Amino acid sequence: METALKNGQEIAQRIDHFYDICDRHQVKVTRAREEVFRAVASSELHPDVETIYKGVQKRIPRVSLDTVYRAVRLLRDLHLLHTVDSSPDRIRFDANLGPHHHFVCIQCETVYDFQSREYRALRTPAAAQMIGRVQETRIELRGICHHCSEATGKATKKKN
Amino acid sequence: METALKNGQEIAQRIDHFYDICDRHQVKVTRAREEVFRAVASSELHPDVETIYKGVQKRIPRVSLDTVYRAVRLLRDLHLLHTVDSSPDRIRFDANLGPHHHFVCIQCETVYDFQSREYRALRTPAAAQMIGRVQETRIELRGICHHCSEATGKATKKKN
DNA sequence: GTCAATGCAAACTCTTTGCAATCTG
DNA sequence: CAGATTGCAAAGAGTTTGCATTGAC
Repeated sequence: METALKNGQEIAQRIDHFYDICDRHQVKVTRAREEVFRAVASSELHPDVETIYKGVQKRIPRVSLDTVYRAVRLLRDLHLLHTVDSSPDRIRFDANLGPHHHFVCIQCETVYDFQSREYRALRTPAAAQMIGRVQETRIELRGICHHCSEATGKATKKKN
Repeated sequence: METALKNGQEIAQRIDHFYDICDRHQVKVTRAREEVFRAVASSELHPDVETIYKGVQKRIPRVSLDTVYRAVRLLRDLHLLHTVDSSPDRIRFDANLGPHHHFVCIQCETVYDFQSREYRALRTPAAAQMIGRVQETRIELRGICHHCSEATGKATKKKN
């Protein structure tokens, strides 16, 4: 939980999947797209476009911000990335496609993933079934992460 | 469930609370602020700023969009309104301060409120407690509302 | 009457788009 | 090589801010 990076094996799997889906949809695999995907897939912290851009820049100095925007939109349309709607000001991305939930720190705005069998087992309430057909259940917990409560007072404001 | 308007008694209660909080915080009650609050409090459909603006305009023709922006921000800071983070493009508001959950129609983008004892009774999973101290649990169901599935194909795209 | 709220316009941020040069398959 | 992708710059949407005028208490 201390590292912000996923382990290599999981990343490799995700990149394989990326190649696979691009092939299947006849979408060209370019350096920029691969690096954008890698940037999101190797972070646990749900980066926003600006953060992805900075990460990709280290490996492709000449990339432009537009390319990052175009890439994330494409990857989202290919269902290779999800968007996280917890901060209205900027869009954040998630390469974790399996079932999971989010803990959002309302102080540093970091979004943490976690899993819960209990949450996964939840059935749709009757009141909701009266409104429509449910396709997805999103659960988001909001609070203060241990990082922030330990570093009380200090200006902790991560952006990834 | 067919009407988009709350009943008068509930609205009156909410407006009373609005006066109360404004008094307590020494915030001036102006016509514009009251009408902005009333517009949100009397809608069940979580309006965005543009929609609130149009509603307020019917009662105060000379109101400006900025005033609406300023009012909703103030009302949010006073905890008289909540923001709904389900559409990254525009901010939507909610005057329902009690515990409830959201059903978001992914087609018409309407946000419906519903209640669930089962959801309310959920305990915080251990995996989440390891991340931080939870203050709020948000549950959002996504799917297609009956309105949209009945009117299949038709271009249904409400904005409130 | 005083001080804050409003309307207007302009600024700002995030995101998207048009077009010529470049690169992928 | 053909056609899609990229970088650049400029346009767009949503939201915020500065300032003189208006309005609430």
